[in-house]
Amino acid sequence: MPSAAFRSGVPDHGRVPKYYAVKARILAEIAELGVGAPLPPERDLAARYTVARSTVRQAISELTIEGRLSARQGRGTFVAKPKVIQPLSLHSYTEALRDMGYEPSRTVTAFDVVPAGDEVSAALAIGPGAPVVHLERVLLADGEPLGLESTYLAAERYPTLMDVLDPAGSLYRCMQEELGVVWAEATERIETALASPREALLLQTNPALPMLLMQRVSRDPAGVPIECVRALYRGDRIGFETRLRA
Amino acid sequence: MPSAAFRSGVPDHGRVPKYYAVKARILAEIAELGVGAPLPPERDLAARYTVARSTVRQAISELTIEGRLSARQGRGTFVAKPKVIQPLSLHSYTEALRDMGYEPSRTVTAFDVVPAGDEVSAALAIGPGAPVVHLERVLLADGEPLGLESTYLAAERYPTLMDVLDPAGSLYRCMQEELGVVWAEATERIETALASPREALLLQTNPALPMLLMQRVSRDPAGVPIECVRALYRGDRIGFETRLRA
DNA sequence: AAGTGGTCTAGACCACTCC
DNA sequence: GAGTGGTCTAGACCACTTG
Repeated sequence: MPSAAFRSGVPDHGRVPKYYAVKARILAEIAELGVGAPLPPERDLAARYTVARSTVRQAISELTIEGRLSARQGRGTFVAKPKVIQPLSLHSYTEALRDMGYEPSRTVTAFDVVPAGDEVSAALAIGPGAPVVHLERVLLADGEPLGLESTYLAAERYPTLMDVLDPAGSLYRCMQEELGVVWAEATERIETALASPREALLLQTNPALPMLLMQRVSRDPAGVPIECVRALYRGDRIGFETRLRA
Repeated sequence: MPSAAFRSGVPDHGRVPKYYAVKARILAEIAELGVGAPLPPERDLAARYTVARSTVRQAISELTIEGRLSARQGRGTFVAKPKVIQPLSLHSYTEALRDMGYEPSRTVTAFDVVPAGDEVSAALAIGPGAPVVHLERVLLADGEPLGLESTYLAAERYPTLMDVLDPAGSLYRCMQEELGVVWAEATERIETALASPREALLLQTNPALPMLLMQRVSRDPAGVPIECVRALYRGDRIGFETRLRA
């Protein structure tokens, strides 16, 4: 990127931190390794580049956030597969992943009825503390965790839900076919976030790794909230795509 | 979050790193301080909690990524303003920010004609190396940088663009009113990313802070690409919202 | 048991801001 | 010059995986 005709008065005094040079050298090593190949251990890289191990770790940390590397405690650090790109649309998780050649699956980590907290009760337009069905699932692609999805539904609005829902199956299909609920629209919000230690554990990742936090409220044709969802996706493994019309 | 009926075989053995406890204590301090108030210096916090300074730094780093704190070298660390939420729609930056009570502005950091790189030429459906107009601007809210937007347009498709465009004004209005270009649809992709040192400098932030990278290709009614945009937004300061219809 | 990444320490120097 | 956050070092111990 040379280029300059207009320039704001930005100094840009070539100072780059040392870990940035290390990052460039590791990036060059990655280019010569195939996907899944192990990177040399951090201690070796530190010795080879004659820097401290924590300097190597900072470089590796950034490459991990960028989705180029993937570290596993006790095993090593490996060249990562390219990021998955998921379309933003009403209920697309399994089809979208299958289209990209991944095998999608889900693991249920919670399925119960709990009192609604403030945010959930506001989103679902029910009283605070009213009972809500809570379904939490880990979303996987080829067995690797990509996201953690927590869905909340008003229990009194769907009194038979706990009986008819198979928590491992499709929530949408069950709601539509068993309960006749029609999805009309959703408001979805995306931002960066960090995982809690529990969430990081479920996602088999590290709490320092940035996540994409998606919060969604879905409504039926009358505008009544059907569900609110809090989903945390691994920022190093997935991105989202949407099509906008004028 | 107690709750458990279904449980995957996740250990969840209460181990939390020490920096996580420090983070909770700093969060409690933040709650008692107002927006814009200074946090005690890192060295003081380390002494008060009897931990190493780098442990405090890791906690502060996560709170910064989460948008709760904002550090400025040489000055201190401050309680941050809440995140801005920007609607995902075709051309909304100024109106959306004004609706939220912010004063939007832009700074031009580059405006020139350059040969298209591989990605840009593919996105614009032109030959590699063909000339493209490149407009790079910093987007600000109340004088604070929120994003860095790089727009590329095929120079041969809009031969008078460099003459009629005021780089500080609205690109959309100029294209529509001066050149009669009609926006029909756009494909937008969002993922996490890191800034380069130059980008971090322009955004007055730190290269380790996760960003939201948005890449957009806009098309006219005939499907011809009008522009491709690479925009980097500060993950600690902005999120995006979209409305989906069935 | 050996080797890996994850956390933590104690201390140093640098770059920047303010007085 | 004093005080701040940003980078870097050298070393330690822990948790986890594999042989």
